[in-house]
Amino acid sequence: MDGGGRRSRSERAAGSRAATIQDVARLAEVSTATVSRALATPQRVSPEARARVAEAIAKTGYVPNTAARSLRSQKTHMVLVVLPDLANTFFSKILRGIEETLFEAGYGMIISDLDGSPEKEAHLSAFTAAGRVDGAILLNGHLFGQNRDEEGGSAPLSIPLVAICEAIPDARIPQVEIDNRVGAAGMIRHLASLGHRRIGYVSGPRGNILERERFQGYRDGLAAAGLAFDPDLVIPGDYTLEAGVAAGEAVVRGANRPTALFCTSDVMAIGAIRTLASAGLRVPEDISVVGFDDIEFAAVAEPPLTTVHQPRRELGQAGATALIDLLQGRKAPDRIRLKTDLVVRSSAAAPRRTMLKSAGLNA
Amino acid sequence: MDGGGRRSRSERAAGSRAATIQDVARLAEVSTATVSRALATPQRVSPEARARVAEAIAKTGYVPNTAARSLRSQKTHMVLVVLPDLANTFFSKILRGIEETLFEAGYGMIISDLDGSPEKEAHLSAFTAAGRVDGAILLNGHLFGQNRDEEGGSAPLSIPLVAICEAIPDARIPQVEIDNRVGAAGMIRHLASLGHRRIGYVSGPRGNILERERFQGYRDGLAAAGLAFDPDLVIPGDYTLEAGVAAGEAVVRGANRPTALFCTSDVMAIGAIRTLASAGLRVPEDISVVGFDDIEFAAVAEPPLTTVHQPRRELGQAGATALIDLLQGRKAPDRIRLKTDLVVRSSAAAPRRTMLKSAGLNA
DNA sequence: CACCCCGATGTAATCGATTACATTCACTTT
DNA sequence: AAAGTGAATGTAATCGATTACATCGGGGTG
Repeated sequence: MDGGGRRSRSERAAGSRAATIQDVARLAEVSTATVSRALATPQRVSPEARARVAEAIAKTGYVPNTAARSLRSQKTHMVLVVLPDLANTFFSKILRGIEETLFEAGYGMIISDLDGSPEKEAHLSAFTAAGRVDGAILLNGHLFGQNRDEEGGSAPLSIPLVAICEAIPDARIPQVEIDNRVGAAGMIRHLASLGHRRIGYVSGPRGNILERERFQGYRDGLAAAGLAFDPDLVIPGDYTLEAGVAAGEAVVRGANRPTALFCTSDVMAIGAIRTLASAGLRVPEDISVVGFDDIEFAAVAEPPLTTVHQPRRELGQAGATALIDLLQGRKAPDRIRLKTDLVVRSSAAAPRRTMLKSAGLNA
Repeated sequence: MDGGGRRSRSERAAGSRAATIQDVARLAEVSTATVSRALATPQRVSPEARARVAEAIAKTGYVPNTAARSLRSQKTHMVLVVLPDLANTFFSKILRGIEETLFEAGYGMIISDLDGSPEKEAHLSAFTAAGRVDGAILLNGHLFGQNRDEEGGSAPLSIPLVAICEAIPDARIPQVEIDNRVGAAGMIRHLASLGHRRIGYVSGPRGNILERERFQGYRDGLAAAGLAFDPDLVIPGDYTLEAGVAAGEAVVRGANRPTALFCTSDVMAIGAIRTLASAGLRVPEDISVVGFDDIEFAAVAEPPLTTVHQPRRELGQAGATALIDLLQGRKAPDRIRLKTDLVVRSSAAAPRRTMLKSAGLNA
């Protein structure tokens, strides 16, 4: 429609269109090749020419045009980040880590919120095919454009990929995640060291990979503390507040109450605490409740939540670093597991004697 | 370094490099011009040619190369979003609204977290100058690259801009914000209608534009309810949890206690409630506390917070829509003010008789 | 019938950079 | 002195699309 001769930039700027490499070359009285080399490989240009080019660039305010550069070099210096929900703090912290790292390495970040729409996934495949990005970081737990593969046509995503957070089982790409199992085990050991012998477990959704790992960690922790696993202490959940509320009710109603409750998400812990509180059970005096994630609000909850911290920023940084390695032809590690941190606040304390006794009696 | 003949895409894909418009033209036995027209202006191409092109595109999996397209058309179909803190939920909700709207209109979103670094701002100016984006949305409350203007050189940012959230006073660009004043006034009227006569105000940082508007709204609301403004009821704050805690302490210590406390951020309200609770004051039975923002956690706090909801997603949508209008040559409104919503939960209730009486006695 | 118009299509210039290849020239080597 | 070397630079092809302009042919008008 409105082609090269009429660009929005020049319409707005004071009449002078943006300087091109030609302008610089003319002003410096060298060829465009020399200008280009002065920028890319200064050591291959004589000091005098370099100086003249530098001056001309300063005078014209020249900035290389990205479209032209990437058309020629087949590199966009852009990375696509695909995530399921941009509004979720969990992801936005990771994003921040990604953005930092990419920016430092000279890459820009394009974000797409998948929003559960398969239609959008299709668009994304086209996006990558159009050469808009050099690589992608996936936070959504699965690949996309996968289906085309079977039709024998083009590969699903032929650019370098890295997955963060939720492992993608069969994908042969670098994966960055936290060590859920060790994190959960550490929390159980902490509770055991406080003196708890009956530790309840509020689970995540059945089949979820995070849930599986955290549950393993729970059992590891019990074993390490010499405690027997008791299936009655497992309460099903799904990481939501409502599940936490329900878990709290289950604890209040149930006989043979645990002295500590390990909720596998902070949000469930907060829901559980609320229910317990309205049933007259004080946390941590009457029962300890701990979470997982260390969301923003964990520190501010009442009582401040003892939880397992996920290094989200570092997760993003590690993922971005791995991708950059890939993009620059280096080798990236297959799998990076970041350590979690136990954050001790005040929602867990030693069980009271009476609690121990009653637990002992009921056992 | 590694030029046109050797592209990362083709290295990874099964040997066949990505199809170009030439490939499609050859296969469809038409010229590249016809292919281009078949895509851009189908009505200008005969039905037979159109069909052949469509078939060839399907067969080759052709997707137009973005770099080539934007080099020629001087349009990137990319929008830059600049914000102060990506990890802040407040912004990420807005981002989501922006992303949705941009995506639907065929634009991609590049995000930059300014992170308070002026150095990064300089990079951003170069970014826009390099023609990487067609326009930008600013969430950071000020322009950037501004300084260069005075040196008589190139204009600061010569691309279409829109500001969201915090108004940028002197900038002559479309601004999208919420109506802080009306929102605050509505909350005061709500409290007054519950029967409160002594309504405390916990402020934002001095000089902040949001603070100024909310304070005006507070006074409007008092006036509308026929209540006199009492400077003693104003407690300085800065939107942080600590400020809320401090405000709670001030209320506990102070004589002539208000029956309701309007905190100009939810975070402050949560801090205040915590302090009040540990001093033995129940919310809302002994004192009502309300907030502003309707952050994620407001609904889940104990008690659930009565607050002023900011339509963050809509804010993003409106901003993106305005920018798209600008980019497509339409006119965008100078200033959009979105209405807030009063969200009544349970942290505010009618004052008890004794509270009223004591207030009356002390006055 | 001559002429014009218009729709469909093709040819080739163009966008702005990168880079393979060619050229120049000073300097070393035999 | 002739030939060879290598650093510095220039020329021009190239990336892949868009689009101004040229061309062609069929149908309508005077």
